[in-house]
Amino acid sequence: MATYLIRKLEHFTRLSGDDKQALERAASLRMRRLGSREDIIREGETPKRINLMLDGWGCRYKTLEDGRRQIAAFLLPGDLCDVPMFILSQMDHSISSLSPATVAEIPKEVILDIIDASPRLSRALWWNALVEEATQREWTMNLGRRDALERVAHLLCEVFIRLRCVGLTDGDSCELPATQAELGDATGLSTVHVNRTLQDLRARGLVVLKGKTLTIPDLAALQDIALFNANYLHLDHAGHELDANDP
Amino acid sequence: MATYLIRKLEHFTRLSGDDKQALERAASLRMRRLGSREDIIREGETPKRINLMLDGWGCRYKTLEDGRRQIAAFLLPGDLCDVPMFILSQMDHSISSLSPATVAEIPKEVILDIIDASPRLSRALWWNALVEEATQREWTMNLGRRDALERVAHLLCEVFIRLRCVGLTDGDSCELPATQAELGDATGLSTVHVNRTLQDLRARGLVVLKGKTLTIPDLAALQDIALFNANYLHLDHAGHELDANDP
DNA sequence: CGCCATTTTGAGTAACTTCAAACTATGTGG
DNA sequence: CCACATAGTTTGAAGTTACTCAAAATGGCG
Repeated sequence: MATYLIRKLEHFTRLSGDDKQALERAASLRMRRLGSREDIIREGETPKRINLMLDGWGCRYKTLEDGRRQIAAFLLPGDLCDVPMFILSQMDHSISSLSPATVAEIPKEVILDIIDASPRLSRALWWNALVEEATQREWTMNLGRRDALERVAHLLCEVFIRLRCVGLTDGDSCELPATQAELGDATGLSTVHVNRTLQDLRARGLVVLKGKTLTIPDLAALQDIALFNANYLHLDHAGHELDANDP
Repeated sequence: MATYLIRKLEHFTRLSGDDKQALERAASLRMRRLGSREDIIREGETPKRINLMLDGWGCRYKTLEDGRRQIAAFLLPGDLCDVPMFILSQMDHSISSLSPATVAEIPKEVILDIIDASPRLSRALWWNALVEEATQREWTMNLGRRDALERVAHLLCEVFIRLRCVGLTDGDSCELPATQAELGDATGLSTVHVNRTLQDLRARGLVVLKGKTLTIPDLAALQDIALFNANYLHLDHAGHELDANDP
């Protein structure tokens, strides 16, 4: 159940059997199946539990009064949706699914227990939160200083690499359930321009899109034109001094 | 010394005398004076201490190989520069001053002690980190879906309100040491366009700029055209159940 | 097969950028 | 206290990028 989360956290530090079991247990208490494009929680609401994406894609988004929408993050399997929120009283953004999805609802106390019981897991979860923050900064860079081609390419690189980290790629392919309109909401571009940009990427042989499958024949080349530097994902096993030693 | 940080944290919860003293002590161990536009720490480096802005402005920024620069956050008095970094091994962005500034360098262990000693401070610091994250999301919205006029207006609203929270406004005025080029790097606009946008805001009577002083005669009106909603700053005293009761 | 969502195309337009030069503060040394 | 240097702001004109609107094509699915 919590496989993807565990795989992700293990990019920071090796977890013990106990650590993993604690996560598995937390993730299996209560599950919710969602259809495509269903809100998980809305701006202004008070979150009661922490949602973990088990399966499928989601996103954080905000809208302006006149309907303009910005997606601030993609939530992939293994991602926690609202860690922060047990300190803040109100959501300042909404979260919804982008595909059929399964979410584990983890009660606050369970998370707090885990944090108390294992310093290693506590730091791993903290690492996770910091990487999310760094990702948000990178999106700021993406929107502020990259042009359309670089921007879309960058997003595709990020998604592919994050999925690869949790074992959800198949060679040079992965799923991409988001529509072009949604890619536009994430990159600050219009649907039409996303379409033209993707055509450009395809014409250059950097990207293949077939149905909901994305193929990146030459990731290095795509990273090049995106000016993509993976350092912000902090996949360097920085918590190795905490590594569990058991088998 | 730590006055601004204390004022800011008190928007989350009331602190006890001990809490405040602990912060004061931490902030007075070691101070560094910086000139204008000096780097505090650079991408790729490993931070050893946590920097607290005591005085003056700073910013987080990233640059692309070809020199394009994006400012991801403004650091105002009372802001902590690199909390996260005692888990991550490398900085994924740089931090520099935008004006002459004073920074307190707080050793890691001092922060960890504070966190251990006071659950209230611990949660207050967490709140602070979450607000920064929310602010980063709002900047994503700003860059992705607001036009130049809204974007600049939004930035000015945010800066003014954050400064007001720490007591650094004087009526409807505050300092604004950033140049138009820097405002451009923060809003993803060219210097020239920032200039024209500011002229527009001035012509509408929404903004007065004199030297390094910003005056906002009618904040509500500026918020209106910026589509500014302060909810993301979470100034609602959400940690009131933790309030200290001493005088 | 037919419906609805999504992608694609074209044409015209608006927003913002670039470049280059002029102007205006601010601060420094004589 | 003035003269000069420099950083920052402002202006104009031309060029680009991305947007809007509207319609046509495609694709997935019951």
